[in-house]
Amino acid sequence: MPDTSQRERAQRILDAAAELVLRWGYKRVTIEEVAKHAGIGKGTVYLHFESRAWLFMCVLMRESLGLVDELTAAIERDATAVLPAEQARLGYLGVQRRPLLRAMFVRDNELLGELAHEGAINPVREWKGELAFEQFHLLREHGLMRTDLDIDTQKYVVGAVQTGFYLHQSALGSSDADPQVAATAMSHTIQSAVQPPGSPDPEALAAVVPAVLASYQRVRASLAAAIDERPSKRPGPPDNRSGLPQRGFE
Amino acid sequence: MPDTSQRERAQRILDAAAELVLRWGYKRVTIEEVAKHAGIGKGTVYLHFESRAWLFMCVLMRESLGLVDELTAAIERDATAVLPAEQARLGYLGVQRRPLLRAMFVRDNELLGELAHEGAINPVREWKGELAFEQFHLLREHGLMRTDLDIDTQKYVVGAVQTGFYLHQSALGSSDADPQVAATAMSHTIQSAVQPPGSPDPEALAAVVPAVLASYQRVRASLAAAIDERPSKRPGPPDNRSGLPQRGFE
DNA sequence: TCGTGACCAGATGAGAAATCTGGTCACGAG
DNA sequence: CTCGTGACCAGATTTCTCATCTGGTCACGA
Repeated sequence: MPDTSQRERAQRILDAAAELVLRWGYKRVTIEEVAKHAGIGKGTVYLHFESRAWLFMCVLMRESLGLVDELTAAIERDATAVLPAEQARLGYLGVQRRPLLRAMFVRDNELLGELAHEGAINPVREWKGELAFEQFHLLREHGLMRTDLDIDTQKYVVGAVQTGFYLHQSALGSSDADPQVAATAMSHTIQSAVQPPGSPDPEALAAVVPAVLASYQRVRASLAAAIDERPSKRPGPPDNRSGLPQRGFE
Repeated sequence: MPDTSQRERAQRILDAAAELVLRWGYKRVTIEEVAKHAGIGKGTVYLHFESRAWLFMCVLMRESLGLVDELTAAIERDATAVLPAEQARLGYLGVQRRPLLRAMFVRDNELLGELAHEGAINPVREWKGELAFEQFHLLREHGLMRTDLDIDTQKYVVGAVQTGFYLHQSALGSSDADPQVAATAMSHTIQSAVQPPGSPDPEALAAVVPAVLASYQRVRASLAAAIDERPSKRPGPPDNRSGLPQRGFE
């Protein structure tokens, strides 16, 4: 378990990596440069992160973590935020506000290079998948999502719709680029596709909130743990503890 | 105005180009090879198509033309096919059945290379946009589409949802890859997002069908005209007749 | 114990030379 | 005269070579 000063150092490394990747793009950022910006030696980076690719994965995961916090805060503030349409809306806005996450969702090759592709973000995908399954199950049981479609199809629909709004670039009206409008349109689409008509029952909302928050906390914890887990030092092939993504890939 | 034997020759060229592009991918197919497969000389290809890029655009446009015919046939068979949800469903299935169109919608770099990118398919986009505008306007006037969203937002929603279902790859259940299921899910999504609840009024349907068919015929005609238009022979800089896409690009 | 930077192999990039190919056009057939 | 052709050319692309760079390691020193 890393002590505080080590965590701080890890954060500084992540800060440096995040800043540099935004400025120069994944391909051009060298570990040495990251180390220099963090004010440490190159080898030290590898005391915290198993590989270059994994380091930048962690940058992305840390950003995601901020988004998770935003979503949970919204739910705590207003229980209706647990509904898929609203989750999607908030998620969309949160992503648009975070250039690195935006690049990830848009598969921006310029900025993220190979990181944007297959394998890289699969872990996040998986987590999101499990999360959706749990939460949808819960929402359906409490009448907060429809049951005219089976749950897998609902996951597929919600996933595809989000993919669409993230990737679809086209003028909305003439001068679009207003995330609010796009987010609202997406929210409307998801709402009408999988949520029941009428206002949600406040009691049902209150009933699901704790479980939803708990599932988010679990993901949050997994992300945080993955980020500040230090590489298994010397001994041979590092064991793949937990369901965490392999450090390198390809 | 090309005579019959010339049209046949143009078709043979397009056949050859389509076959080769499917087998080798856009990047590797040379004009000379296309000519050889069509049993003609290289220069003759340029008697029909202004450039390499334009030739392959025409291949794509011819495929689209088949799809348009499929959609109009469906409408003639059953008027409910004019509804956006059903149009999208049929369109999706038609695209999946046509590898080249599929590659275009999926932006398959392997198969279509630079053709898959910007500019290339913009013409088709534009046409689709205008089409959508006309048809949505009509459908709204007859109560076959909702009016709780403005028409531009509806265009955006329908476009984004389609983009999403075309691009979202992810296991639906475990072994998906069943286009029917995906198409149905997409249709459901569009239906609930922009169509009114309940069964459509048969009279309203009958009323819009002719205009919709007419708009499709207009697009069909534009496509067909663009495909067998011959390049303006010698004289200087070729004028950009009609709103057709520039032959080359970038 | 923990941090470091010199070190290595393999990846990557720059540059020159050779090859390929889109597009043209003078010519010859009909 | 019209129409089809393939030799031809310039520029794009590929290949090959060599030099540099960089991810990752590890022996050493604090």
